[in-house]
Amino acid sequence: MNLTDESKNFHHGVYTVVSLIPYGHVTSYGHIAYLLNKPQNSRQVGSALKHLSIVLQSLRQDLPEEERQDYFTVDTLPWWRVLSSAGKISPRGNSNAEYIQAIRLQEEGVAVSSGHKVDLDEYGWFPDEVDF
DNA sequence: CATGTGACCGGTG
DNA sequence: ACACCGGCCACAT
Repeated sequence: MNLTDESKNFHHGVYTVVSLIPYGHVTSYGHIAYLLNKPQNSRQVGSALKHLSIVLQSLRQDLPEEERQDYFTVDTLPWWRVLSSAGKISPRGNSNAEYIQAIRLQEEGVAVSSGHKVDLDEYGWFPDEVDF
């Protein structure tokens, strides 16, 4: 995990935006990229979530010791509220994470169809901008 | 060092 | 509705 400063910045931005998605709502990889002023980098948003656990550890190490406790963890960051632009849970080969994601969403009142799809008109969160 | 792959997306045909 | 493409970049091989 050798990330440039710019890349660390981007990853941190992704996690910050994810932390802002309200309970019971969802957004898309592409919209997160848009909010970070990098609309072409939706794929990197997916990558940032795929490697969530390891990158969070890396970023945590860069923090002053007294701030480490307050940083995001894989348990507190609502990664399950991020879907594709079509409102579907992205398939992960191997992993059962996509089923966990469906369960987490349903637990907070988000209806997930048998096709692992969510109605974005009902549950979507797509602000034009956010403040950090 | 080079190439392929992928939690993606919007545009084009 | 579907398939392909280019843009982007971390990782694996």
